[in-house]
Amino acid sequence: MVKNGLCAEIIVDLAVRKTDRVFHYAVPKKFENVLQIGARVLVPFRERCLTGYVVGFGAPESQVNIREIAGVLDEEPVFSPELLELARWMSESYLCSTAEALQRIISPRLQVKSGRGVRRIIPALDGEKLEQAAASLARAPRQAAVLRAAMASPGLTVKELAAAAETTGKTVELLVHKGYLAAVNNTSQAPPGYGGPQFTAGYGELQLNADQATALEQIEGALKAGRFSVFLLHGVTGSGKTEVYLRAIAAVLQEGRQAVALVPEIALTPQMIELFRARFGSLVAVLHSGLAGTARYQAWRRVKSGEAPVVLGTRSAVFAPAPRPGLFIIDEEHESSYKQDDHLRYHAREVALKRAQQSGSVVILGSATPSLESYLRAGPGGLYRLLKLPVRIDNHPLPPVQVVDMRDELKRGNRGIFSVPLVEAINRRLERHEQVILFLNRRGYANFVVCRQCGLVIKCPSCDISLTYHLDGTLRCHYCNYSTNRPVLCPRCGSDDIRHFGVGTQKVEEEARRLFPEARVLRMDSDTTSRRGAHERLISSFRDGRADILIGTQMIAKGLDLPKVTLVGVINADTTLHMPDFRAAERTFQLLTQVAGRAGRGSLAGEVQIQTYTPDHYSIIAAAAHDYESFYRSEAPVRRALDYPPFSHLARLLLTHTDEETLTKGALLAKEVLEKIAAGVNIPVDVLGPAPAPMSRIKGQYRWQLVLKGPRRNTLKDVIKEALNILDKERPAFKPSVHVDINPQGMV
DNA sequence: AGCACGCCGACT
DNA sequence: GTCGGCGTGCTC
Repeated sequence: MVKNGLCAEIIVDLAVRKTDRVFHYAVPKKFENVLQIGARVLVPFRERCLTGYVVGFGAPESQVNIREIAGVLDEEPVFSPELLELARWMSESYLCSTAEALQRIISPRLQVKSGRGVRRIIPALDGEKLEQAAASLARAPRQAAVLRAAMASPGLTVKELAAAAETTGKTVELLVHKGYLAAVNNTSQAPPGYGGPQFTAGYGELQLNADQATALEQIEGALKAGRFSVFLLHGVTGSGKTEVYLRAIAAVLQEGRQAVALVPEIALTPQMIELFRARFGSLVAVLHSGLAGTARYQAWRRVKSGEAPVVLGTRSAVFAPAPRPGLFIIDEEHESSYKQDDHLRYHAREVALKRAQQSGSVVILGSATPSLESYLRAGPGGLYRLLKLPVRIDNHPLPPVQVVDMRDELKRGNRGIFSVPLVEAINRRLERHEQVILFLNRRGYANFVVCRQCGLVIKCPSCDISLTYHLDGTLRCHYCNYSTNRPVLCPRCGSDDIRHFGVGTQKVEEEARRLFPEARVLRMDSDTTSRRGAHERLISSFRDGRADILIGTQMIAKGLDLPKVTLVGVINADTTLHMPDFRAAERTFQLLTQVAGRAGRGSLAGEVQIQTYTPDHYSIIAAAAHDYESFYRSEAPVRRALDYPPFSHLARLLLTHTDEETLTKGALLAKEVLEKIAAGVNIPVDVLGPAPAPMSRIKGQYRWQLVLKGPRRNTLKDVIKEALNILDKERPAFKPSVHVDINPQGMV
């Protein structure tokens, strides 16, 4: 493997950008025939021993003190050149270290400790270092004994070594963790696959309608051509997008390539998995973060070996090690759960597009309510091709939607949660023994104030973001930190009925029990579903007709197929609409459309009621009319006027520190540096803030944020990169830690 | 990220 | 006199 004494080029496994470069290590004779690009190794680094990733072989440019690789962790590569390139792209795009990106990419492999193969323990340090290590363990006789045993007879398993040193496996693992010992995985024979039916072309296929057939024809054409191309499959709820996916997968298998299909967490139900397995049998591998170590590793191996060319999974499955991918499917592409919102903030849709570009694959983005980003790109002059499925299968009608003006209710003296029309509609369902879903959106922690007479919510004059109410009595914009006192009278209608608002599910449940004493009411929220399996139990009990009314949040909005539900009531559409986020209107439209799709899925006709204080808002009007186009036509100009995505890019810098003053000082310093650099580039970059983050203190850490806005993503990234470098090197006064989120999905 | 090297206060 | 505070600098 290694040619004439070249060094191995190693990236060390640290989550810092300072050390994100290649380090050179000599390859000891004993590893020469084993070491491959894409394997993980153990390397001495300063005074410690770290995991490293082999990314190539070569010689260092200048004279440096070369040390030796201490151990080899993998005898076969765990990442391909393609995935290494992806990691490098991620480190650039999301401002993280290459090692962090690689961790994400191969994480299924790291989860597993033992695998099927034999895990053998060897000393990780060379002679002299080992002596020193042994000496340093003078006060830890058990560890010293293990070390001596490992030196005397390298290559024992954990159990054998523990026995030899008269201790437990725990001590051995501790030394492995410390880096004194290394674990080497020998032979790992492929685990047995799923024993389901084999794939037979055409098995279980459903009849396509004309729109589906047209869409599929185009996709198949692209798959044959084998070039990078992207389709936006815009189909109303229940229009049969899944059947198009399944046919496209069958087509890519014909080409001898693999398919990776991503669904949002909530949609990866046993039914969905069964659907794939019924069609593709043992060719399917299911990958998701909930999978336990060994099962996850087995699925990963089956994908890597090509044994399972169909991958079905959630966000992280986008890194599936398919040897020659040809198709990536992102179902419900607008879903914000595709964006990882902690640590490495990648977006699975973007990663999928990148991988498809690398490998010449076809991408299908499917949604009933496409993100503005994707829809814009599918428009004139865009990169994506738009495919439409405008009707439900079997021509099932979409349910009629009634918008209830809560201001009128108030004028009639009804100050309660339920409007008169909603109460009447519920009573009709109860009489007919049909089921009702009451949907309540209680997401977001920021408080806003609303005038109950005219529905006015006060917004930031420059950002058009709902102002959030702070305990000191001010209203604040958390993009640019504009602040104003909370008005006593409504600036539009002069009413004094301005209050902050928000109802919880418990309150709705109470009220429902009071108004409908005969009805059996179920409540589903994070309180009632925290126990494992509770979610499924609640749903199945509702589906079996053991309750009349189901009250819930987000989780009942998506994917559920409940044929006996003929009424869906949205308690308050405004909570989403007034989220302090530029995507609030888009979220509202998506959510209402999803919720409306829950009614009338069976043979019974359905109905939807939406309660709101702002019935004239285009999001609500468009959702009520099931009209995506009109929503897009209203929302796009608003975004364009204020330079929000998809017509620009945003970046969010979250600064945290335990001391409030140090934090605010740091935030101002960061702004100063950012602005100075921004002034020196040709492409405009706006620096907004600093402002307290929507959750301004978590676990004793104060949180402030800066928002950057500009037309070019790369420019934003470069400005941030440069600013962080300067803050790091030249401004020792800068103390807060910084999290960068490029194109964040929410600001909360 | 760690971990050592390096220059100034309260302790056996 | 020394143990130890954590500021900055480097890691093949």
